[in-house]
Amino acid sequence: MIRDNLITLIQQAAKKAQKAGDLPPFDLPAIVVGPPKNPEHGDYATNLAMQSARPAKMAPMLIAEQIVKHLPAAPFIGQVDVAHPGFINITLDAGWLAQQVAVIQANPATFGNSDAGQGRKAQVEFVSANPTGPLTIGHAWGAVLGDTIASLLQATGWEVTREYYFNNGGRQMRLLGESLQVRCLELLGDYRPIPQDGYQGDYLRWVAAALYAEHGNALADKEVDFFRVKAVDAIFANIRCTLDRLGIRFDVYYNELDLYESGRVNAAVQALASSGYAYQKEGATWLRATDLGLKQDRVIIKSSGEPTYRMPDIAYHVHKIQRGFDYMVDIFGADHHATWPDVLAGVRALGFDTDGIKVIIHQFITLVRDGQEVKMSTRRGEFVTIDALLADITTETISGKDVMRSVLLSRSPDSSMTFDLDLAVKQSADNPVFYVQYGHARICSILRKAAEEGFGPEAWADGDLTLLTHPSELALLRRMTSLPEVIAAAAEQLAPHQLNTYAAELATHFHAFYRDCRVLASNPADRELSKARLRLCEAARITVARVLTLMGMSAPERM
RNA sequence: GUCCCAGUAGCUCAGUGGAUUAGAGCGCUUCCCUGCGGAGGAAGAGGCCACAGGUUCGAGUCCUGUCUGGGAUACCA
Repeated sequence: MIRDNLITLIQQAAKKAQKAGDLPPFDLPAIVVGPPKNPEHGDYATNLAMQSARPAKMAPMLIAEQIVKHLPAAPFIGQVDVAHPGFINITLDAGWLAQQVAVIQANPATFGNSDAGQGRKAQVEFVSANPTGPLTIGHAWGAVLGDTIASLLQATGWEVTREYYFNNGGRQMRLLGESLQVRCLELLGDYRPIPQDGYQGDYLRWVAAALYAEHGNALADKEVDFFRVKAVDAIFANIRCTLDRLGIRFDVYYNELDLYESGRVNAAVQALASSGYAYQKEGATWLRATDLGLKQDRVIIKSSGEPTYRMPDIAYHVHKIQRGFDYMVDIFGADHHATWPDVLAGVRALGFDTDGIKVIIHQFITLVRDGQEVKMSTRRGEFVTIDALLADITTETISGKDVMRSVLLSRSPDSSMTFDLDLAVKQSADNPVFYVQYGHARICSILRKAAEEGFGPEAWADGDLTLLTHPSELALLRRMTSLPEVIAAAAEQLAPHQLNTYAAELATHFHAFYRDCRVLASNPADRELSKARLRLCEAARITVARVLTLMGMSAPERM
């Protein structure tokens, strides 16, 4: 990547300057290279000279000049300037930029990828909703975040497993079974109340209706467990269907029950006990989390003898490590933020390194309808499902999936977001995603029109890229060539929303190019320029498609 | 009480310690179709970057405190 190359070159330059005696000896600070806010100042800038002023006891401007003097030549470096109070500004070489079109064309499916992962195994765990009801808008953010983070990791050289962790046993599931039983018996004319803390949502009526159609009166004799299994099956089928609509496919569905049946939970309990990190108090077993840097100890085995949720979670994460994942990303909602330090502490207590485990906490979505906040509860059956919202924002020309992903990828997970349902429906057609998709469709249209005029890809394949010198062409090229860095940064920071910002900027630069540079020339004398610009269009199309695909959105050829 | 996240344009939100000028979308005002898709483009109005200190040559960005909002503080998962 250009940025990394620059850092290396600048470092070399500074060291050479020191060796030559042009700079005094001192320890170089970490070199930061980034795009300046003002594009007139070049493509990359570093403040190294200012940072070095104190240790070098030298004026920043002079330091900068010495570094520049020793900066090795590189094909991508066009111009190097020193600016007050000591910035080193680097502008990419225009000829080199134009040649990048060929690089992009040669790698239509992989342009932008890099290899920080080097084939190591990564796992992203997300959604992980227990099958007690349909996926709601509350789950949507984690779903889109997790899926896009997984895509980013794949694009940066990780071998990625998308994993959904769930629990289909325990008290909640028993209540779910009982609630379904009540709904089934209703159909047989036997009316009973939904149990205390049971599930009141209408979706169980639909499951009941299907069961009745299949089993009829025989339902009266079935045990609760039968209903539990049927409810889980039906709800999971629904969840998978919803995920499919969002374009999400998991590689592994991991059942918490397996942790018990395989003895992993027990093994972890035993190991904690013998490690001295567990102790007995008030009839329960506690994790000595205070010895692991946390504020308070936590119960891991209740006085009833049952483990708390922490125990299987600890065993699960241990198993993740044992399965050979080098990098594990957990996506949680803000309501879980207090639990994962305990779990990681437990994993560390068992002697495992948790450095490879990263946790992304996303804030909550506040739903607003008719100006009122909508409070959701799966148990009470009060929620807005992803399916319902998708249906509302989907029209003939508009994919609800793209709108939803765009909305959820336009914000940092650290920000809580307000989602106005009425506005979402009304404004779905104004969503910025269409701006990007429109750009893609527009490029396709140009390429199509060129082909119709007998000017297909084979006719412009040898277009002379050195003809691409217009400022709008170069501005577009700059944005295109930064895709690898954008992907690398978004992956490294686990911040997929950066892709969304980039996509809009890229589209803006294409639209500007379209405005300023006529691609299809009516004048035969401009035929060579047309060929070069068609190659640029194709490369731009590839770049736009790459970023849309990474975000899980479609790149339509027509709209 | 303690802990986590946030507070930036009318609304929803970006913003990587740097450059006399803080951005986008929506909404609002005014323009631009004799040429490749106007789902586009150009211009404009609209900002004590919550507040107060601090660090720094330099702070929307880092630190401390205050205020406001959301979340968490279980032998629920």
